[in-house]
Amino acid sequence: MKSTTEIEELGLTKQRKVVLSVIMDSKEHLTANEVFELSKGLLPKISFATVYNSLRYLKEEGLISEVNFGSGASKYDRMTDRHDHAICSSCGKLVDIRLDLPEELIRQAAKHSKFRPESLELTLRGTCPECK
Amino acid sequence: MKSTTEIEELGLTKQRKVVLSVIMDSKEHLTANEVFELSKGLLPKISFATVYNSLRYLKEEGLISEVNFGSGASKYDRMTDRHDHAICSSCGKLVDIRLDLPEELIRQAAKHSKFRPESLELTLRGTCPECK
DNA sequence: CGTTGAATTTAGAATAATTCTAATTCTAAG
DNA sequence: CTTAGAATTAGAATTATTCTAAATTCAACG
Repeated sequence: MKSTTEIEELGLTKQRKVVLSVIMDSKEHLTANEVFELSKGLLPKISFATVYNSLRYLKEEGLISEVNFGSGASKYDRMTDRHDHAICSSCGKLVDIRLDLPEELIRQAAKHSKFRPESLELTLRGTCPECK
Repeated sequence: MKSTTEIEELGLTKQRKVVLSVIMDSKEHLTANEVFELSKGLLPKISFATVYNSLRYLKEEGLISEVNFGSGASKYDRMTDRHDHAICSSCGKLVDIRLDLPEELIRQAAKHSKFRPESLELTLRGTCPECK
C-alpha cells in the first residue's frame, strides 16, 4: 500500500485523481461504468476511455485492484491492506474481509504451484445475512 | 463433487454432454469461446448460445466452475475436489493447486463476513516458472 | 515566451463477451 | 399420435472493454 507522499510523487493527472477519489470514497466495489458515472459528477467532460485508462494505470501502480467473480463486469476496489473477499452466491453481494492467513499457507501455495509468490487472497462463497 | 451415477441421473442432453466432456478432457482452463470451438469438433451444429446455456446449467449443477481473474473472458474449470488457483501476474497462466486449508480459516472467514459459509478458495498471485 | 515532443485525454468507432429472441426441434407423458 | 415443456438454433441485441485518430496538456529547451 502506497503512502500519501508516494501517491503525490506520481503526479497524477486531474482525471486520474478523480477516478482514484471516486474509488477511495466509495463503500462499495464499483464497476467501470459506475466509476465513469460518478467521475462525471466531478469532471463532466471525462470520457469513458479515460476512465478505463486510469483504472489500468492505477491498478498498475497498485493503488486499486480489480476483482471479478464470474458474473458480469469487473469491479474496482480501493487498495488498503491485504484483504480477502466474501461473495454471496445468492445476490452477488461482495464484501471485504480481513483474515490472518498463516505464513505457512503462502509457502505451501508457492511450493505446490512452483510460482514465485507475490500475494495470497482468500474468497469465501456463501450466503449473506440479507439472503438469510 | 458429483459421482458418475449422479451425473447420469441428470439425464444430460447431447449438447450438455459434449460441453462437459470438452471441459473434463482439457488440461487447461477454457474460455467459452474455446469450449465452443472444441465442441464444434464433436457436434458441428452446436450453437454459441447452447454453449453458454450449457455452461450455466453445468455450473448450477456443480459439475464445472467459472473463474475470472479480471482480464478478459471467464474461464471454465472442471470441478474435481475443492481446489485453489495460482495465477501468473506476468503471463496470466492459471493453474490449479490443492491446499490443505485449516478448518479454523473458514470459521474465521464466516465470522468476519457474517455470511453462512459454503466454500473457501485461495488464490496465489505470483510469477510462474516460465516467466522466471 | 514560442516550439517541440511525449504523454494524456477525448469522442466515437471497433471489438469482444455475453445474453436475448423467436422460431424450431426434441422428449417424455398422456 | 398429440401435446406441452424444455432445450436448441441462428442471429440479433446488449454489455463490457479496447482501439483509433485528432486534439490537448505540459514540461523541457532554445
